[in-house]
Amino acid sequence: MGTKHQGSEHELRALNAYIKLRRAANTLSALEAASLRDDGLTESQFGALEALFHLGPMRQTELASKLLCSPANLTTVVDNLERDGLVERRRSEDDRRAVTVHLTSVGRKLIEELFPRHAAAIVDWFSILGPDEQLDLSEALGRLGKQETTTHGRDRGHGGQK
Amino acid sequence: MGTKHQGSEHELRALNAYIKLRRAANTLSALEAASLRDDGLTESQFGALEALFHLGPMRQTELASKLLCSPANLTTVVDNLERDGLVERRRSEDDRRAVTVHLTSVGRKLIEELFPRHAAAIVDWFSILGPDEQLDLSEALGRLGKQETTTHGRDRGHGGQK
DNA sequence: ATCGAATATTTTAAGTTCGAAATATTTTCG
DNA sequence: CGAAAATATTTCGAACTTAAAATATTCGAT
Repeated sequence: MGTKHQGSEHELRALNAYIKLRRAANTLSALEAASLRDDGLTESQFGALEALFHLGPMRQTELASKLLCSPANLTTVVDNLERDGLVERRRSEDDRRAVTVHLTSVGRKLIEELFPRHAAAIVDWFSILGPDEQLDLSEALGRLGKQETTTHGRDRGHGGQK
Repeated sequence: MGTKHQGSEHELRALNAYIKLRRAANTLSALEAASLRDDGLTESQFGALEALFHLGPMRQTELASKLLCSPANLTTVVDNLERDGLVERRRSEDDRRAVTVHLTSVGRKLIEELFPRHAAAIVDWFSILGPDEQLDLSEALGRLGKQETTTHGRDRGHGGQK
């Protein structure tokens, strides 16, 4: 370790924050996936149902962009939700290229039941941090997340997009 | 709790932090994946090469636990790395159930070249936060990430595990 | 010594994800 | 109008992921 300095203090600080960020996100994701598995949903499926529930019926393109996933991917997710009778595709009347995705009554009932449980789990998970810590965290993560994503970006982000 | 309160202040604070966390992690992941794609690697492959580079040859089980992925999954990742000539499997002499994964010289050269670029990108990405903000972030995320993961957990976490 | 439990890895089946190419349908504009 | 560009979705090929079952090997307790 003569002089090379594989990690300056400056560098280690960022790399450490990076790892913590990835691990926290993965832990959260694993917890969610496990909880949803019992209900027969994947994270993506839950995210789609939740968006439709809170924002109403929308086109696949629109839904894909809310969920930060590719349109190709959303086709699969909607395929599976439709197969399970939770959503319904309706050809758009004004633009027949497009398809609008609607919750079925079964789908609505399911997400109505699941969402509060999900929210409660998140609140619980974050309760290890105090209110001010949560705010500071949001602020910092918000600035980080806002940086340009040249590419597409993927996300299963749910939660109240107020 | 008072009455219905779909979103108490308390609840919104946590849900907001949750979304920010997911988005930040996804943005980061997308940036990385895009950069690695140009080099013909996936995030998982990069993570495996990096662990082998910094920690030396190891068993698949060990590697899987470093990368927080399932052993079954690691089989696939190593299959592909081996096919591309970046790693080599060697049957363990002391325990012939096990396999030790080694970097080939090609693999070593590749990760030697890629890692500094990757680290620099991370440092750059985090430079939107000041040193103290980075430390606070790490601290908070560390506490969050430490909470029990009953299930397996998945991660592509790379980055200098010093 | 040997039988059964534990461990390391692989296989299998199902599902998510992406990018790129293909299809269908507007929309634009010459 | 009609061809070209843009848009919405789907299809295709490849990689990753997991859980569960299958193999191979070692370890442990009788």
